Amino acid sequence: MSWRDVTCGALRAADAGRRVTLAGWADTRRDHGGLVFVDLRDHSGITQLVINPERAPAAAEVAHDVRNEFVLQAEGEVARRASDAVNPNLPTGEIELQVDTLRVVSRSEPLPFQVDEEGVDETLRIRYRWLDLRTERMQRNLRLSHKVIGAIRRTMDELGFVDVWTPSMTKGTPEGARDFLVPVRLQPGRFFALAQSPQLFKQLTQIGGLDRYYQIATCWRDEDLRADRQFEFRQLDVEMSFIEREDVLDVLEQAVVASFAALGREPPPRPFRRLSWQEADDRYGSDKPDLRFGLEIRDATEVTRGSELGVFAGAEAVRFLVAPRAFSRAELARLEEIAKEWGAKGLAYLVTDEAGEVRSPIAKFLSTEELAAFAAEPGSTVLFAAGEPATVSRVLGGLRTHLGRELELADTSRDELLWILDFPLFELDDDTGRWTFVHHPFTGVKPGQEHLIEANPGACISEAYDLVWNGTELGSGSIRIHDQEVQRAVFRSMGMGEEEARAKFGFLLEALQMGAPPHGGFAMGIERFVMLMAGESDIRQVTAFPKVASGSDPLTGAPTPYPEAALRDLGIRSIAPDAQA
RNA sequence: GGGGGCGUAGUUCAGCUGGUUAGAACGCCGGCCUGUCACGCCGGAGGUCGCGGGUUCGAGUCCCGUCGCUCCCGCCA
Repeated sequence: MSWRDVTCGALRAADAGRRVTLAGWADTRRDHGGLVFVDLRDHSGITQLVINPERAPAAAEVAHDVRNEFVLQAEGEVARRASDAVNPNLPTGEIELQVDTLRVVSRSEPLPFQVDEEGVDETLRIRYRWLDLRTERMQRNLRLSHKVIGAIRRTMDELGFVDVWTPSMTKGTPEGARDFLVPVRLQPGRFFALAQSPQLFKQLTQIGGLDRYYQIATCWRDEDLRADRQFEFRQLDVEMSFIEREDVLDVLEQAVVASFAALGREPPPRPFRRLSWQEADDRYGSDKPDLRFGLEIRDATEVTRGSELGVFAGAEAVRFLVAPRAFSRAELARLEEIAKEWGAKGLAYLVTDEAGEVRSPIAKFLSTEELAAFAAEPGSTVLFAAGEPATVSRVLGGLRTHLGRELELADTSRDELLWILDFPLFELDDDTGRWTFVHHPFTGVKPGQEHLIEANPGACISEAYDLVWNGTELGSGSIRIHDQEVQRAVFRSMGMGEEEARAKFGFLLEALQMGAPPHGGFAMGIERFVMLMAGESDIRQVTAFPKVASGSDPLTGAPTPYPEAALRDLGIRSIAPDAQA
């Protein structure tokens, strides 16, 4: 037997006269004592069932007992509604089903929340996710996710990429994110780590001659969760051989554009905009600027060199933003707080009100040349940061992002896809004082700079690139090192000895010695991309069964303690949390 | 690890400077109702005010602790 002939949202006026069977959930029941209306719902929409005791007395009996979220099967005739009974708010509003037989397929207890209810606590929604999945929002988001992934897979296939599976259980890496450990019975006391990324395996596929690799790869990282971060996530993982950076960027642009097209959205124009890391840092104070608004950082280091204002005169860098608004004292105090969060000691400002009147504690120290350079127009505020360039940049970048949001400067009708190119290869680690990689230690250096890797790490420009969408990082990639001598130099430059390098990455170094083609690739976070595509600001809204911020799953109750005996088999002893400190 | 916010019927919330028996809406239960579509009308049940301690004649309200959730920083090669 067949449970249904059509879905609940599919019927239209043209179907009038058809005999059909529908099945779905009871969305609402309107019981008039005699006549009963039931809105029958599935993912496609709603059809109104009319149960008339004169037409179908047995069905009417059943209908009186129906409650919210019962699963029903109804058989009857599709009928046009009388003109005064048409519901214009419903796609199926011109018809209804005159029910002949009605069957309760499955009953439901009263629910912890109503399926159509808004504002329900998210943990509760996740606890009862099977109910939440029935909502229009979750149906839309998960189906959208499926479409995006489908478009990506089709694109990769058309471009000749091969989907290769790489292991989830692999070797732990003390660098980078914390690993999830997997004990193994056959090797007591030893652990696999869940892959943080297929990085090294995908490079090995290239050395193995699979010159166009891709995978929608699940990755695991034991770090604190955020609105846009879960323990496990998927990435579009790409690696290619005998290619240039341009080839990788082209592939990713095609995958992104295809995703837009699959959703019927206007795709962003290609090629995407590009900025060097240095330029992004100078102009926007960020390596993921939102280009839907201007508010660029400007430099005043030269103009203020001889300033009477000590903090300006002595500063390595003096830069400023001109916000299109004359801020109040209270607003400025709030902005100063934000600036301090980003590392500023204070916030100098110059308010020019609508009348052109200047309000500023520093104005009296500034020369006319200085004041002219800041070009403050009526109804604006100049915000200054002075000090060490990296800090100045970070502070103004933070303020720019904040003001963009606060003053709603972004043109939300546009999508700004942006490549950030030419990242530095190394940066100084504040804790250890050592050079550490900006991207990852397998990232190539600009051709011709190999000799700088050890001689002057800070000067090395890498072959890494990031993709940014409206101020959010979608993913990053690089041309990799394919020369084992260069790879060794990078390890040394990070303070990793020969022996340590061999212990951790010996297999990679070996592979690089046996004919490694030039190669490079990219990884783009799928959930983050889908989240933005869906217009959600929380990754859980596009994840079927997410974990909550504390790192647990309210639905299953995981993680749970495990029986001592089973742990013993694995060579593990657990320590009570309060004994750990 | 650090900082901010929240926690009161099943759900979403209100509850003032501490003061009778802690309320509303939706949901739930019972009754009535043949054109509703957020159906309507009548009636009802439902509370460890997260938990523990303290201050007070008296605590949902104030204080301390704790748990849970959440956002941010750190972290996320």
